[in-house]
Amino acid sequence: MTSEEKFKKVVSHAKEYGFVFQSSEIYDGLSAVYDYGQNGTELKNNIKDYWWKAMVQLNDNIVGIDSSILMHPTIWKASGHVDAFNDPLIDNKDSKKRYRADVLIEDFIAKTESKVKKEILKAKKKFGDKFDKQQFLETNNRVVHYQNKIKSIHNDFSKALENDDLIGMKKIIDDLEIACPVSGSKNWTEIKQFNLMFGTKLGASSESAMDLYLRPETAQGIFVNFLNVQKTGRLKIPFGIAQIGKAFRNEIVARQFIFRMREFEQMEMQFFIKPGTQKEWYIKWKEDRMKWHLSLGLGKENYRFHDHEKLAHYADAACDIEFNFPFGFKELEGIHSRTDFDLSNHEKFSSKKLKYFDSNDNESYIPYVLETSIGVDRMFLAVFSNSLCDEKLEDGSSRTVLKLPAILAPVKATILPLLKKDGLPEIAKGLVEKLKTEYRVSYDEKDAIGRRYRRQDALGTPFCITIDHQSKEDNTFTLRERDSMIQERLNFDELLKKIDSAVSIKSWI
RNA sequence: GCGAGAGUAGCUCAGUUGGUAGAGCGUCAGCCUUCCAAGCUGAUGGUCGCCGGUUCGAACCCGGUCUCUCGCUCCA
Repeated sequence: MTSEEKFKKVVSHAKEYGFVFQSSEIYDGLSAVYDYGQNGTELKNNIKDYWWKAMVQLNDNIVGIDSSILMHPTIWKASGHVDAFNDPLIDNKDSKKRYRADVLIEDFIAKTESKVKKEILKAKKKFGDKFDKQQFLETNNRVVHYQNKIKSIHNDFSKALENDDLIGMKKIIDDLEIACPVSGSKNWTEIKQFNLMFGTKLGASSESAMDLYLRPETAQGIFVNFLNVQKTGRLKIPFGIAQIGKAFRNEIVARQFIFRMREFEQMEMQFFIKPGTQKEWYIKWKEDRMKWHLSLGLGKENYRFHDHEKLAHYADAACDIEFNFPFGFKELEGIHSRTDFDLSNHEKFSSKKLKYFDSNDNESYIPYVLETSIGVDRMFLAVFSNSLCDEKLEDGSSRTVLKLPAILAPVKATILPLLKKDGLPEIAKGLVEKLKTEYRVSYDEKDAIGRRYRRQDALGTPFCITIDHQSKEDNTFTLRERDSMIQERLNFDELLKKIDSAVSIKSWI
């Protein structure tokens, strides 16, 4: 099966078995927005729970919060998103390539500057000791021309940037005759402004309404609550704040099913540390997070680290944990050493002190931050696509089985009366009543037993418990395991023990 | 956003030169069945993505639009 076919299979299986539907489907859908169905929601909740337990419950210095999606607009100025999430884009009509208009202009400036440098080097060689740089810069015709050009571009460019003047920016590109680096064509479209943040309004009256953004990341909700949590929780550095929540990005191209959605969910943890210790914590969290991934047993070979060379505006070190999705290795989780960028900017913009008093060293400082940030939907896709397989059986038949880690499976066990008579359904339903307070279980009496097993395989249910005539006599049941298809006859206590050890957190982390 | 391809039942797809829409699987009801789908009977299910045009007549031809896939681009 090619990877494209495999991916198609993932998407259609997700729909067919109630995991993921396209949003607003009966209205032709909404681009890059998806809904989770009855089974998808269970799986997603289990993923979140697994993360939450690993981060918050098992770490005594990490606490969780739930901040709101709407936040004060200045937060996004402080965080850098207002500047960095606004891109003026331009397309070349001939090569069909898209560029950031500001980058095109900056590249042109850089090129011109390097021309000046070249001239200086040339002149240095020529004149040797007698070379007077200042004089050269003022008198050499070519250099003066370049410098004037740079100056005037800078002028126009910064004016255009300041006023968000897209027409002015286009004029610069036209005047300079900037060509597409690929095709050499100067046949450009108009510049369009792309804002990756969703805008909305606070306030019912249109005149007094305040412009807001839906948060493009959950992290800022943690930063602005940093002191609240630290003080009320009497937390001492190092400590972490974790959060699971929705974030929104108006992606230019949002594709690949739930991999890149406009509305998505993040699981983030900001770990507050003493400045200077970021290196060791960075290494520690890289290891820790990879351990968490590996604990689910999706296969070590499906993960890899990707270190960032080009760092985001806030980071002094960053890497991704990439996963082998059906369409190749792609980012699943990011681990960033964010320095004190966010907190010190919030201090600046809010004029509130965000310092921590360290009584060990008797000094106060703005903590450094180590971030782990994983996309819930990406994790869902990783688990789901990795678990889905078509299996050839010994007798020549095949089955579709979703080999989800048992701890994440939507339904842990399904109870099946072998026949729909002789009192077997009654016993089965009694078992459902006994189990359902502990685990998510289901019941099915329709169709032949083999077919019911296959149905549960496709849903990822790790256990099937079958009630037969012997159950009536000695109160034992058959437990059939999803992956091995092995059956064993157990009494109720043994059954409980078996299921419990398969789905309890102790067995996994 | 640009380029290319696609959209017919829950899923996979067929549908001839334009003449009132089909199959398999699934689902549901029942029968039969003592442990790994594809036995039997019956039933449900589609204004052929949507809107408009051409035509006596459109799933089919034309235009527009929405959605999906791939490539470009972007990715805090």
